[in-house]
Amino acid sequence: MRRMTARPASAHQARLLKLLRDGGPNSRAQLGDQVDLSRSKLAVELHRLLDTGLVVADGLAASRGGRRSHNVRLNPRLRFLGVDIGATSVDVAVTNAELEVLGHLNQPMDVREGPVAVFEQVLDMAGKLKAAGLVEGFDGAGIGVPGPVRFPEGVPVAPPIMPGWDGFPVREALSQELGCPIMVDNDVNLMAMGEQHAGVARNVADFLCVKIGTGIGCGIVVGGQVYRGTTGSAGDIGHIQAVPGGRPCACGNRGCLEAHFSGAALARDAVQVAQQGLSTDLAARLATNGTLTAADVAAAATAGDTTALELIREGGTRVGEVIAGLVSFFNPGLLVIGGGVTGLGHTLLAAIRTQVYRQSLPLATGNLPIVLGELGSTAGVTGAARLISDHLFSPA
Amino acid sequence: MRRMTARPASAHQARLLKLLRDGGPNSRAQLGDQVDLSRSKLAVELHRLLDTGLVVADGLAASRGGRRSHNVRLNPRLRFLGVDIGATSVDVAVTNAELEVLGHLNQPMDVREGPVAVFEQVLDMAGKLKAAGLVEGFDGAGIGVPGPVRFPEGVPVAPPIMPGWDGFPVREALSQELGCPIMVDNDVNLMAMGEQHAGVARNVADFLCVKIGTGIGCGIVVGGQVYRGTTGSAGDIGHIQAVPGGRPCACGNRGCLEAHFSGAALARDAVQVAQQGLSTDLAARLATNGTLTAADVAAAATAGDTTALELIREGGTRVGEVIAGLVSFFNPGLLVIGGGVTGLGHTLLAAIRTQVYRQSLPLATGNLPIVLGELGSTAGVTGAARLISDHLFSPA
DNA sequence: GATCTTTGTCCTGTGAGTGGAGAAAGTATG
DNA sequence: CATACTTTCTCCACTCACAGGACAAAGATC
Repeated sequence: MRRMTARPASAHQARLLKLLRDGGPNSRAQLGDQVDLSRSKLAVELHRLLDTGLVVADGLAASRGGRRSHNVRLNPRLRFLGVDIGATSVDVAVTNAELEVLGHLNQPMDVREGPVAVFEQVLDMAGKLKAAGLVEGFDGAGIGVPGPVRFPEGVPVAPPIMPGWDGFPVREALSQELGCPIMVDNDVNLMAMGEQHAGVARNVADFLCVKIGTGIGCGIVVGGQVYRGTTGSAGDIGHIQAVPGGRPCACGNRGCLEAHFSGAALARDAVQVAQQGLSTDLAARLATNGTLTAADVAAAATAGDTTALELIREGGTRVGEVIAGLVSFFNPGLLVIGGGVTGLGHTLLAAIRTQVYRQSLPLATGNLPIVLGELGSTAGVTGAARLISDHLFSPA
Repeated sequence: MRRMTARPASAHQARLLKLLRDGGPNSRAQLGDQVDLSRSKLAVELHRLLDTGLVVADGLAASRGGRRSHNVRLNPRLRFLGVDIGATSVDVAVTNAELEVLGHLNQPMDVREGPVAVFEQVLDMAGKLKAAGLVEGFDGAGIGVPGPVRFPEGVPVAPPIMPGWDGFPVREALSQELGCPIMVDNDVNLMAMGEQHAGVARNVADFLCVKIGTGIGCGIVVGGQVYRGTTGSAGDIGHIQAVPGGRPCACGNRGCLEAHFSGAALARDAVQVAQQGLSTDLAARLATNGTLTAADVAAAATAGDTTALELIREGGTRVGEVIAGLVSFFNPGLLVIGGGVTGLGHTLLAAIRTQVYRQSLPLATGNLPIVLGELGSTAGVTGAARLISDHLFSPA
């Protein structure tokens, strides 16, 4: 199948495409209400969009007391590929133009194997989705990587946890390979975009999205747009000092947030308390598996193990202290907690909430919801699809 | 004199006004180079601006090898009032439309006396500037207050250090009183705008401007625009925890940055070391004046007093620790240090630099200049004038 | 069947904006 | 000093985006 390569020719067309993406099928009249154009102009622009094939007719809507309207929608054959590369696993998903996930695969993997090995696996997973008949070809792809990215060139820069990726031209290489346009961003930013599009952060202008996985990062959204900073490292909060003179960190400093709480740190702590005999539950799990992960701690906590609960509470307090500072500084309208450790759930959330509400200014916290992400592992891939659709649905 | 009340009628006109404000007198040809309009359209818009009186002809420019061009400039009779209300003093200045300070007054004052008393003094100072013949009337005024402001309504909200101001309709009251349009903002934001317009932050898209005076605040500029947060309290970093379990703070918590370093905290520390006999220099100053201020510490440090230097270094380290976290989070392109304590100068700056470069990520600090503000006490009033000019030079 | 509503199309008028011709006002050159 | 070349600025004709009204189509209500 030949893929659509059309791009909107005007800001009006871009606006309409985004309305159809975010609002689904729509009648001309409904679009007219949202877009402040005369019906004639709207008709012209829609005709042009229909000509490009990006938009198709979608039958008649129910009558609202008069003539029935002709619905339009984004071409249902459009397909985006969303790829979320984490430190220890990859998520690959296919979405339609409305960014609904049609198929989703997840596989363990180690980023440190380097870009070539990882992308081989990504292409393999994309192939499986094709074989499942969900898609014949991709009209665009969004890629998230766990480290800073020079945007919009799509090149990782000095990523601490993925040394072999520094300077690798992800965008260029992969758009060759996949034969479609590509955009690359930090995985945390994509999670924020995912929650913004389809999750808890819909219609919030300014918010923070803290992702706690193997590491810790924070997506920053200002005025509905992801803020990436001067060199693309904005939101890199894992190495903020959480405990003065605290634990040594891989970065060379002491007391970094990531050294005190993250998926990796939590697993280390769990092994330690298990070996010290402080938790029979964790000790049993350690004996069975030979190792422990954050998920084990979550399971132990759910089973009521007080030591596991205490580990989570302790870590949440550390994270909460740092976030409290960021809340005072940034004054967000919403704070989203997500990432691999959301399994730790409400124990973690409660610890963070306590700390933020205690330490931040009342004016900043007075009306600040602090919530868990709603999309789980689909946040990243949805955000990736949104990234590329934002790009493709902008004037060329 | 009747004041100009005209506003630009189109985005093009607004653009031209801002170019003339930031670039001074300009020929049509030069404007054309910056504005991407045909010469004919440019001529039309300029004619309209000349008709409003906002712009006037300004003689002929030197020849560049052909016909000499007719310069235009903003009406030299336009006057803005810039007011910067601090915790312990007020700055009032008059500027022309190009935001050059034509006259500047500073007087000690205590904000806690409340808005009525303070504005009486402000109006009195404005009257003196009028009497000096610098101005007949004001075309607009910008007001900075030392606390969070609900923007753009211009109403202080829950300001910790100025209790009597909560909810006082500054914008409404003062625009009545002065008979011209008014905009109100946080003093820290205005300092950032001042340094952006005429100081070290020219042409920097994303930067932070830390103001250390009686309290501590931080102006945040994203994409050239001041970011104010969801409730207007963004940048309020004075109560971020700097020392876990540290000194008690007026806000009820312990270890707040402001409790450990600010003009007020530094003065307290200075009195203490003087009484303990740790510094003969400070002890002498205390005996003479009966009290000590941050300025005394600065003087003692300049005179080589090691205890004073140590106080500054110690405080700068505390501030630097907090700022290091913000730099990791925000990844600015520039960090400006300003406010009353800039008298502490390079000792303070060195301490902050050391801490930030040590603790923040190399990617965020690699190309990050950390500098003192360039404008001193004119930053606030210049920013205030810029605030109102941004407002007046936007389409009505 | 008559009337009212809603939707969509066609058409014309208006105003924004471009680009070229040419006048005005300079400089450089033989 | 005349000529050629440059730069600036204005005027004018033409194009294009867009609004808004007239009108047709299609349905609801009574």
